[in-house]
Amino acid sequence: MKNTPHIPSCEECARHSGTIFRMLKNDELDEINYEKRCSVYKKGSIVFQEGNRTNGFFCVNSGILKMYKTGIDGKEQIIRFAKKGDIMGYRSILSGEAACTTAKVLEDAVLCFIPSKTLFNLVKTNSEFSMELIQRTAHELGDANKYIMNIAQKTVRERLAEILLLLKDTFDMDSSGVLQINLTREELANIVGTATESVIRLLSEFKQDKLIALNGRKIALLDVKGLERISSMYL
Amino acid sequence: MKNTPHIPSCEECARHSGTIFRMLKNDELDEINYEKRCSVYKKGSIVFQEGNRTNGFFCVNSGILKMYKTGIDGKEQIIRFAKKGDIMGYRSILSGEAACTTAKVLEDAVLCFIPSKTLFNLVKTNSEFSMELIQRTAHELGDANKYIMNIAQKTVRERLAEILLLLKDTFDMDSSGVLQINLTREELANIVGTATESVIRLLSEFKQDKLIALNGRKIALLDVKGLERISSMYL
DNA sequence: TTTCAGTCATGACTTATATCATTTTAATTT
DNA sequence: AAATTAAAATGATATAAGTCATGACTGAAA
Repeated sequence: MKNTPHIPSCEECARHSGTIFRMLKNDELDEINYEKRCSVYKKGSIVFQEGNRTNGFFCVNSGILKMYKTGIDGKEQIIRFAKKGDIMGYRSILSGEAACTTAKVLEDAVLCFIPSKTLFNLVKTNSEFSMELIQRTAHELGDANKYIMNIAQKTVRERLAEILLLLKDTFDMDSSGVLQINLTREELANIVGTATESVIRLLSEFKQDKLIALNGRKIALLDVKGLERISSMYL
Repeated sequence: MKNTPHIPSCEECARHSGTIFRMLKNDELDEINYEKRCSVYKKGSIVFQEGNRTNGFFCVNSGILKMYKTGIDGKEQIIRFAKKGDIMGYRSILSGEAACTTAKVLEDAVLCFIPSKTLFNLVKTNSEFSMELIQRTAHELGDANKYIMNIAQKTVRERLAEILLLLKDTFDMDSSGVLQINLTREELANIVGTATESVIRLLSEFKQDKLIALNGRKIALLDVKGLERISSMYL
């Protein structure tokens, strides 16, 4: 399943302004390049599992992944996505806990695995890197707090509208407004925190109201302002 | 409103194994002691407000506070509590964002305010302190992820049972099982993410089933195992 | 291209929980 | 201690959203 392709160098990532590696010096980048292991993961494969301990974290070189928790009856609650440039699995090693989510590949991915001891060394020796990592964790915590309030207080309708906008912001749209991620209705429901049929019905309503267009799994956002109003977002 | 009492030294806090200050050297503790400002906050007062920027964080010397987000119609969603030894408000300065919650005093509190530049200096110069801060943030993120799944998937009944157990773990019980925190039914509802009446009804049911005893605002947990079963917790 | 498994769509019905209204009780203020 | 305010309790009703069932459609595999 996993075979080794072109091994991307961390300079390539470091050049992307959104990654945590831009704070690193050349010898630090060299160390990571030496220590890391890159693998291809096929769509559908599990990278790490909730409840397991890992001894490193993953950097997404390409592809898209979902991170979810599994409830009592096996139903998923998607917590977050990871795409090119993002890191995954760092929370559990930093807190010394088991993974609190499962990471599953939505689109074929190339991931670099970096051992935790490398991460701890970097935290110890490069305070700018530490600061970047803290910022990233703190930002994610802010997102999670907002998510808690949304699920507790907003209607499913409001939440679906907001999730569609979030997907636009995270993955972009093409020129005709089509979201650049391919999700089943069930997966959408697992983000919103509702039943699949409820999502299907609301998508149908949004389509009738000319807010979106549907074409198979493709969703085009036609009226972003309208979706913002429905979602009760303050911007 | 705020007047200055006995100013607690940070050594006193550092001696408590649960605080982030145990990683600090004596000169660092001296710097904090020099920079900090301690104040008494009366029950009901607001320490910081969602959406505002603060230029420091708070250390709880005594008292209990709730941190909550406010929804569209002004309804609160309580995200977390802070008690003696905890820190608050650090997430927003670390992420460079505005505060994502409001902090309100539940029981008269003494708080020390520490300027953010002091925090940033410590992160820069003491990697053990950095690591402790990352761990704390990462742990809180794990809690938040779990909370998201609970609200999305568990019934109100299950969630209330779990919240009661969480309050026991956070604030302890006295010898007769009475939770050592005093919350209105509305506040319980704002943790669970439901209507006040629903909480009242379920508390009444739990009382009838001999799981808890009620005496005014006091709640005694009589059958912890029973509550665990109802909450569908895996331990 | 055909087959088949998985997903989407829809209708009917059920249920968990919210809202509304009112009375009672507890906590706080004077 | 009395008065006032806030909170708790309860009943009735409404509603958002979940579940179940079934047929249609899509995408992947052969």
